[in-house]
Amino acid sequence: MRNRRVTIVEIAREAGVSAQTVSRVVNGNVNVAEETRLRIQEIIDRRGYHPSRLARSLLRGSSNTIGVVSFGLGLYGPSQTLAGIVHEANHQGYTVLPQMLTEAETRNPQRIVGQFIESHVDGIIWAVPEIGGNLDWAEDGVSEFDIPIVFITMRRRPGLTGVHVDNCRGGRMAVDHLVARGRRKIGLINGSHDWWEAKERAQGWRESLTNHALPIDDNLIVEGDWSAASGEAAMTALLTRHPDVDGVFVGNDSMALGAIKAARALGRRIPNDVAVVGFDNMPESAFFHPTLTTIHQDLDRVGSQAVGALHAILNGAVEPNPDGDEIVIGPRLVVRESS
Amino acid sequence: MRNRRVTIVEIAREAGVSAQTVSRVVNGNVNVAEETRLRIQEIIDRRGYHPSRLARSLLRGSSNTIGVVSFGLGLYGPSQTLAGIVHEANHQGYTVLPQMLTEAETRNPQRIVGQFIESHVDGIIWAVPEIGGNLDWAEDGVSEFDIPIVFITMRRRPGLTGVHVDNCRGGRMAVDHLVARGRRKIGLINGSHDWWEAKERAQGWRESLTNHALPIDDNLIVEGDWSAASGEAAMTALLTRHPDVDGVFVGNDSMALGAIKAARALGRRIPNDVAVVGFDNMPESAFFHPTLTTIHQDLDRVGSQAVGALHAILNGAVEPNPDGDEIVIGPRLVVRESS
DNA sequence: CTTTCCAGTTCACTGGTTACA
DNA sequence: TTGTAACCAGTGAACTGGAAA
Repeated sequence: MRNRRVTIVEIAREAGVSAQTVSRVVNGNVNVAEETRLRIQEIIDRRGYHPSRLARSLLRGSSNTIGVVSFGLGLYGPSQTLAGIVHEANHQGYTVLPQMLTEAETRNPQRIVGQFIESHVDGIIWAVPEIGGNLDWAEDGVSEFDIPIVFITMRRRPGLTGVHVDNCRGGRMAVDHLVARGRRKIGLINGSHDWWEAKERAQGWRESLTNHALPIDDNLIVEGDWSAASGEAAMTALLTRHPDVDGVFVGNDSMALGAIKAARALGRRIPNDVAVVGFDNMPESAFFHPTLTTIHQDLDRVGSQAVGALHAILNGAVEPNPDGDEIVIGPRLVVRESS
Repeated sequence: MRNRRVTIVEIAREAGVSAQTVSRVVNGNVNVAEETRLRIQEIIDRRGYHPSRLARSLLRGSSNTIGVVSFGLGLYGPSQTLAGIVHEANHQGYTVLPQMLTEAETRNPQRIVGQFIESHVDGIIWAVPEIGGNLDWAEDGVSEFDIPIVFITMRRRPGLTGVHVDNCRGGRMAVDHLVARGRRKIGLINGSHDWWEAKERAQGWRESLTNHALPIDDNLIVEGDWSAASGEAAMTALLTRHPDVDGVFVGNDSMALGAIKAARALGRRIPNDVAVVGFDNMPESAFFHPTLTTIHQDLDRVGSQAVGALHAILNGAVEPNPDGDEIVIGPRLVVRESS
């Protein structure tokens, strides 16, 4: 059924020149007579010749390919980050090779990196958020892989390059805002506590309360799993245990949606009785009822910065920082009706 | 900085055998003495040898790689579909090579297919929804590419393989349900009319009204662009022009969210005054206020079926149907408060 | 007369696998 | 059971013969 692919030798034969000359035409090398170039180019176009990346990469030792490891593409954050990576990588002339993890725990990164090495990727973007100990292997074991890796959403580690949003600052901004709105008893509905992002947002909650000389009560923290359903359950639990809570910072917009539903079910008006601030600024959040105040994180930019950082490393443009290179994207408060 | 990769020859040299013997061990060929196999395997593990996919693919003529063209990854649908594809492809042992289009119009598919051919992909999944004439090139020009392509969300075309949700039936189900709820003047807030999916859903709206002997008034159709903002604007326009509308089928959940907001702003109670049915069943829709009745589409399955179809073609397991092969995924009505 | 440039060729090599010995 | 040689689709380096500087 399928024809064999057109090769450089066939083109060369038809043009009556050597393969090397065709190669020069393809690569825009100058040492080809104009007349010859035109003749060969015509044949290339007519025959639909496409040089083989495989052969070229094999010889050159670099493939212009980036491996990307993802997890949780059902969630808004990870899928947007992947989109940002693919977009920027294509833009920079890289081909992306995505791998999906079905569980966060990474028993043997060796296997995954090994697959990428088989595919001759030039570098890797590890877009699996730090959860529990799932990045402990990176602690000291990355140099063994002998291939540059950029991590997305990992706490700073010596010698490693990471890109992430400043979750702690985002948390502070959210709670600062609630305090500015006159709230004094501010709860936290957080994503799974295993997630580093969740911990950082909780830290922001703490710091803001401290800065405003408000008491910190860990009983005001309820844990969800980032889903709207868990947000609903968490808000129910929180308001049942602490009926006088007047403000809540929720770890993402989906949970905030569920939380608002629960608050309403318990007869609370938002924002009058309870003010709510989310995190993500997903496009829908501007249309929730009430519209959701939230912390915007630019995930497209996280993705493109990760590609940029990898690109810089691959081109040898940067001296790796022994402390670990860190690109931090600033969050932004978007005020709407829910506060 | 980076070492050269470990090659089969190095392993062979260290083991004192020929490269061929190492190759046999790697590929599980039987004709190797057990003792030799163990010795070589030990060296492979210790040195961290990974056979080169490039070299192997070059020789074998197939790469176990699938090219995927995507568009609109910012939307819920396309990003979930891509996730489904990557997941299933990895599962089946394929590597995915994603390409993102920044505009729906495909001026020269030749360029995109050409890039994939350079990368030696075995097949292509064209996951760009049919919009305007952006798939007209497929009409007769696919065989020229001499590579199997599976299309996601394209109307049936002779000789081509496609996977899509039955949008027309979904539309019928939505409107049937509204009628069953006693609604008689049912509007349609649709996605961009250019989109084939939108046309099909509109067709479902028409068929259902016809089946129930209700009048069809094209003035009850308002077009949006799938965003919540456009849904809000559309509902405002619809209720202003036709204050007696008592049910609305909305082309996706995001627009439905905006539409509900607009209806509320105009003093309508939902579902009492206006019942609303969406399309997608995104996870958040179960937590909208009110919770949203919607048509569920299993996009994971669309992705995995596309991979499966391509896999079947690549293995020569299927005779292509001259009428075009069509895999249709059935939608499902999910009833909630908004109706 | 030597040197440089030009247009193009030849050869070896990338990392494996298949066929055959 | 193992080795040898050819091959996949390209590219870098060295080289050729003649013209121009």
